[in-house]
Amino acid sequence: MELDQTDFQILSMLQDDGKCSYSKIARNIGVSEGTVRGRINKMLKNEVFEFIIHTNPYKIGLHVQAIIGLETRVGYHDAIACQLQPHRSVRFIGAFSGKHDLIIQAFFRDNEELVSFVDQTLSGIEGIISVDVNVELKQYKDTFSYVD
Amino acid sequence: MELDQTDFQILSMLQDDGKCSYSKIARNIGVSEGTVRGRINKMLKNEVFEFIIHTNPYKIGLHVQAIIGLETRVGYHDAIACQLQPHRSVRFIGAFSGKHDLIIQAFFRDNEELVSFVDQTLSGIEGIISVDVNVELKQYKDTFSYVD
DNA sequence: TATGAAAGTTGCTCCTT
DNA sequence: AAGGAGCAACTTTCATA
Repeated sequence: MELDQTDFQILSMLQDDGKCSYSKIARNIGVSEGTVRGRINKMLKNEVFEFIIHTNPYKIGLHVQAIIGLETRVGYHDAIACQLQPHRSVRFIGAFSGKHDLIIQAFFRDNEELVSFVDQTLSGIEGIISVDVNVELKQYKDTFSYVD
Repeated sequence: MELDQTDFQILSMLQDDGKCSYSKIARNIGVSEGTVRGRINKMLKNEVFEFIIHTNPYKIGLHVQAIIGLETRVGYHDAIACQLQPHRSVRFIGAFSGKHDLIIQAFFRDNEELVSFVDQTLSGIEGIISVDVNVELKQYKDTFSYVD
């Protein structure tokens, strides 16, 4: 799908305020409300973006955040990723080129839950050679606005 | 701020559909529309969550995604993080305990932009001892729904 | 692009605890 | 007080032409 200037202007306003109304966007960028609605629906259909909420993990009791790098046996990527996928704690899973074959990001209630994840869940999965656990101490930036 | 069952039910519905109306939520969980509105506004004020959009980076031309681990000289965390913060490409910056002192996640238009980021931007920052670049090959999971 | 009906939002008051 | 329900004015949405 080709996005033009108008589409990017719409995305830009929505990423500042996901609740911004069609009419407010329309007024700001000088097109009709129907145009904004049409563009948004087209982009939603093409999965250019989606309306979501971002919950602050700390405020709902998830105090421990970790990024875990995994070294895996050749050909075990997919199987491991699929086993990790359903876990509530796991927010992100990606296959990478570099030192780690798989990198995951996960949230836990406390350190105990993290330890149990590493010692029980991860150690029970076949094909994992090494586990590199990094626990977040401080967050400097966490943005979802990457449209210019 | 203390969240009760009603708050979690509201969050749960919103994380499935960020555009869900107050009245639809109200009907579904059996309280009045005003109650839903009040709870949402209170949570927004307390920064429990925010309404945003999640743009698919690929669809807007950001084809290269990387997670970069940095080893830094003692005491240089903050200064480095602050220098990286304003960069458009950088989505996430965190200080960690573990093999890497800082971990960042960034999006680029192409490999050239990534290389230029590492060779120009990162190498120009004082206090960075080593750079561990991991380029994403495949994404298995990327969710924002971590309310039960 | 424009119109109008249907739906949603908002601020208010009133009630219950 | 605090939180939930109910009401009326206003705004937004969305199908139709």
